[in-house]
Amino acid sequence: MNSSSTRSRGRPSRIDSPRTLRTALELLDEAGLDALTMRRLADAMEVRAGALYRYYATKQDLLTAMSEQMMEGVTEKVLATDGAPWHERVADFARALRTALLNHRDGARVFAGTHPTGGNVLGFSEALVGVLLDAGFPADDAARTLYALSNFTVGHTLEEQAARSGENGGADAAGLLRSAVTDGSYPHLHTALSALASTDFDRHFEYGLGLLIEGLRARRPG
Amino acid sequence: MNSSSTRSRGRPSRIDSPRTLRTALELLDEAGLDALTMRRLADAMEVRAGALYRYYATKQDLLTAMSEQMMEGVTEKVLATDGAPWHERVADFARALRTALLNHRDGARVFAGTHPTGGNVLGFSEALVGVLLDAGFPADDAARTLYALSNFTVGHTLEEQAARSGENGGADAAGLLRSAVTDGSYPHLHTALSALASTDFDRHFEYGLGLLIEGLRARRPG
DNA sequence: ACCTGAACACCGTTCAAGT
DNA sequence: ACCTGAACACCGTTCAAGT
Repeated sequence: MNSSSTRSRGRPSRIDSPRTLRTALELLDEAGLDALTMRRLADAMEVRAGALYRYYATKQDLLTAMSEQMMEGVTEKVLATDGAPWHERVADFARALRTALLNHRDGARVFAGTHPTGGNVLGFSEALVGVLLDAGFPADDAARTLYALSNFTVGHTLEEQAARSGENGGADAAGLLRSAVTDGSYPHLHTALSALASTDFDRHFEYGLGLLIEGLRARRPG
Repeated sequence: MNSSSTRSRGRPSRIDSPRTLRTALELLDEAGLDALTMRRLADAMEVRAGALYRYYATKQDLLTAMSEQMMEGVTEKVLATDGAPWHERVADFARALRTALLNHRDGARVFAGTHPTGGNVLGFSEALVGVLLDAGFPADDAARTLYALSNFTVGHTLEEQAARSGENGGADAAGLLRSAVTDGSYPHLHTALSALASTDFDRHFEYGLGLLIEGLRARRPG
């Protein structure tokens, strides 16, 4: 049962799936998703690109494993917030998902491009659905609430990370919006410009999350 | 002012930006985003790939124009639904955005990967913010509502189109979920399985949209 | 003015051959 | 058993040269 029994004797492999996964996440943080190629990852591990395919059959499999890894420990962290009312706990699941995605450069893009079905992601869903069932929601509503919260959070964080990575230089999204709006063609957008161009993504996220939570409170049976 | 004055005399160009855009959207629908390469697009237009760069400086510019084009007519369509209460009109904006993205294969992926700032997208935002301002919401709330609705809708449709494109064959997301959940490790997910594995995306979308709208009604001043 | 031909600097993936 | 070397079939983008 010791760890050395998992590999037969012979030349020790220079790469294995945990180290590949770790190095891939490091390269993601340093260089971003577009620069995360099998060749560059192989370079970082001092190996040829073909060798990576012994541990991950495709790049997509590696990205899926990265998504799963990004969610490690997330459920435990949010379950530690015990005793709070159900709606605060539900909100904390969404906040914890966002934080996990923000923890890695292009984290939301990696996550949105995969369909992880490992223990970290399923455990997260299990715990959130559990809180909703305990709060008295029907099973169908609990399932759909999981999807609504996840889709909002991933969609928001996708936008947030795209805005953050493009904000170096002058022609960021807020700047483009400003110049497009100040010519008078969009009076309503002009009125709302300060919030539209705001990069306080915490507030944007909390506003949308607040709407979903209030909707849940209004819909809860009993 | 006639249309021929926009080009000086000489050999008529075989390609131009409207035809490039139209052909790109056709190729997207036929083959999907991964198969939409500058070379394949050039083949479809019977031209070499390099020639495309006279009309779109980068592939990203072309994808942005495609996003903008996907939103053509959307605002007009939803504004035709006049007289309805503000919350129904707001919901219709989200529904119209989803429909526009669903109208093209991988539409949500194209849209999520760009930041269009043309008249179709800005006009959509302008009209939605206008309805919210008319309903009495403060400008900041109107802006953040636009973002919450857009991010939810794009996030949802990203998932929906990923599920629909992967559902041919056996190992779709619902099947993977079923097999992962039926071993007893996830009792809550087991309870909610029928809705979790459902591919009735209209209902999933309407549920999440309903939460956001109910949240808005609860928050509206006055 | 508009497009071709050809190149540059890459990709993901496969697989016989080496050690 | 594990990795290399080399190839296959591609990418986005640039640009001198042709017409």
